[in-house]
Amino acid sequence: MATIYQVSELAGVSLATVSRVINDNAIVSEKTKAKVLAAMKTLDYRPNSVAQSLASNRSNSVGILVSELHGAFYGSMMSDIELALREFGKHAIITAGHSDEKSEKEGVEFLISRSCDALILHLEAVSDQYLIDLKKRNVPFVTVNRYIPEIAENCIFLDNELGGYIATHYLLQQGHRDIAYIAGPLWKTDAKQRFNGHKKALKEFDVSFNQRLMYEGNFQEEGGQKAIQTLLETGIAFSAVACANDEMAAGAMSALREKGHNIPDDISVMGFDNLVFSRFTFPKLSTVNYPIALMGKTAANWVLNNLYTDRESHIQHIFKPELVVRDSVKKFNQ
Amino acid sequence: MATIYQVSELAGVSLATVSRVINDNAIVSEKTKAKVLAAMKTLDYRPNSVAQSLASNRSNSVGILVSELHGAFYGSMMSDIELALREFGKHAIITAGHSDEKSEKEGVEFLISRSCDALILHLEAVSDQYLIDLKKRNVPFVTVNRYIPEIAENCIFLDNELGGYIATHYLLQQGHRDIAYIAGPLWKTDAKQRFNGHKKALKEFDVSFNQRLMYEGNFQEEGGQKAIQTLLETGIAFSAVACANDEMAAGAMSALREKGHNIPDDISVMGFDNLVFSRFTFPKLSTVNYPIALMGKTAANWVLNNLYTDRESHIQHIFKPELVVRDSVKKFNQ
DNA sequence: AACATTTATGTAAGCGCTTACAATTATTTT
DNA sequence: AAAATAATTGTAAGCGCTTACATAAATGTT
Repeated sequence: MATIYQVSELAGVSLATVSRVINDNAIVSEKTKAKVLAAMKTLDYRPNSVAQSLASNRSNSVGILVSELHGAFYGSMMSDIELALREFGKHAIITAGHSDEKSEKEGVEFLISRSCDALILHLEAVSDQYLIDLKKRNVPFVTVNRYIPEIAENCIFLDNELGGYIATHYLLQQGHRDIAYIAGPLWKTDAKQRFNGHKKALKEFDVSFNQRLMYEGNFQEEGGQKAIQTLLETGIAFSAVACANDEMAAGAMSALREKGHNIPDDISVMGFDNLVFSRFTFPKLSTVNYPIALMGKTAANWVLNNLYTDRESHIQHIFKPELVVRDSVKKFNQ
Repeated sequence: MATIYQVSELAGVSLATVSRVINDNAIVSEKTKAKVLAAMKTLDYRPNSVAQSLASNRSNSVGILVSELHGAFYGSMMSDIELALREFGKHAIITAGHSDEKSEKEGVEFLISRSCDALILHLEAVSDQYLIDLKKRNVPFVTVNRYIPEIAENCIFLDNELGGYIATHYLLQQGHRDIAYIAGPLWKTDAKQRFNGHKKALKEFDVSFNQRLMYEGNFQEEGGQKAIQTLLETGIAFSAVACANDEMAAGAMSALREKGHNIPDDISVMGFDNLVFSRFTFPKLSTVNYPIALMGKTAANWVLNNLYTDRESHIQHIFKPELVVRDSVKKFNQ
């Protein structure tokens, strides 16, 4: 690889001048600029961005940490963030936290040590305090899907409890009273909040919550499957099942059909997240919309505005879930 | 952030010694090692990996380029690569190429300029020549899902034509003769090859290929939907439809049901890729397995072995697709 | 024409680290 | 115990770039 030095030599100018034309941040006469550009071209010169980062203490890249690299939810989030960054000529450095405290911390440290200009973090296992401390370390960052009052400015999140409430409320409204619930891992804040929303809705309709109609899943298809198996074994009848996310809803639908239940005629199913595939399940999944793509974009814009431009931006921090009615829930005639 | 200099000062040793304990690559007495470690701890020192990369010309990170950051296929691939790398303490830097020549080149250049030690590339729009030239540039890389004879050593790929053949062959075997085909964008090599496999199978069974029963989709759910719409409009009857990937199969199934067709009794559907969700569609999708996770892992191991360890490794370059029989194809009684 | 401005370019000191090579100290050998 | 050898540690030169500061060239002013 050619270096800036070779370019300067070929062009017959100094290092500094070459640097100036690379960054286009100082006046260089048209004539020398042309010479430099030509030299860069003949040498097929590409600035070494590691050296640029070290010297300038900026990397023009932002670090992204998600729990998993697979999964429609994270995919959506990453994709929209990357798109927004790319539009500004910035790059994404992505890593996975695997919902594990050690991994998550490692990931964050890795991104910091890479001189990312800012971080967009989807953290689950790490403590609030860690993030509060992170702020003190002067690393610009924004968290997605997490609200920490002490650093509210850095949080972009969904009202998960409201979402859980909306889902079950809809079921209740349709006349369902015996409602099973497939939760996410309850140590995860969002899973917990969605579950709380569920219970809140039940309470509002004076339906008592039955612990045995609740299963703690893993947010994956296969968890939904297992949940149904367990739930059916209890022998307790239910006319609807609310799932803490769409993946588990897909697994649940599959398992229900396997057991000979018709959806939604025998049993209704409600999802959460409104992932792309939920429009293509059978029956089409009624769910709660999580505007993750929009939130990812918002996160990216926050970063872009705070870091690379001067204009102060007021961004939306809290997002509202919305009911998405499709075909997986039946109007129940009592 | 503390620097290595401050650590050396606090520990009362030289920079070099601190560097040695960081990298653990030279003999340092237990005593001084302890002093240094203590100093690092009290200063909460983290090596600046940008500086490390610049000085050592290695970054302990490998660059990954996929077409999109969303999508189950890429998710699977990224996820397994990341896992394999992490086990070795290496990191992934991921970027998207968006199936666009300019973007893909930019992405590759970005990764190179980041001093990635090696690249794992899923490239679609770029020419073979570009990759051949890339090899000359001495950047260790491996391409996934692409075979270029001139650089066969660097290719890890699936026999896509065989896959296309297997899918349609299975349909034919089940007695289907009127088979529609939903292709991927035919400028993409894999889409083209799968399509060729389809035609090959037809030929083998002396079934003439009907251009009007073919639709060129976009590899997405929505493309499958549109395909069915178009295909049905032709008025030409078909008892089965082979799709070039699972996403389009999901869209196709959804659209077929919408039009009142029963799957598989009226019309059978065949997918390709065997993505996770294909086990949870209704009916469960019969498809062709693409061992993308395994291939991702293989790619990661190739990189790891070639770069960071000494042992020569013989890795598998070509992978075979396999038939996955589930419930979306009917045995057709002629 | 002498001086003040403005514009364009060069000089050189880092950024935080790695790594030959040199220097020092400890351990063996005879 | 001196010499030889091995084990530690230090010195200093980069890695490829940015950027304050200094200098030189071009233009304008009176």
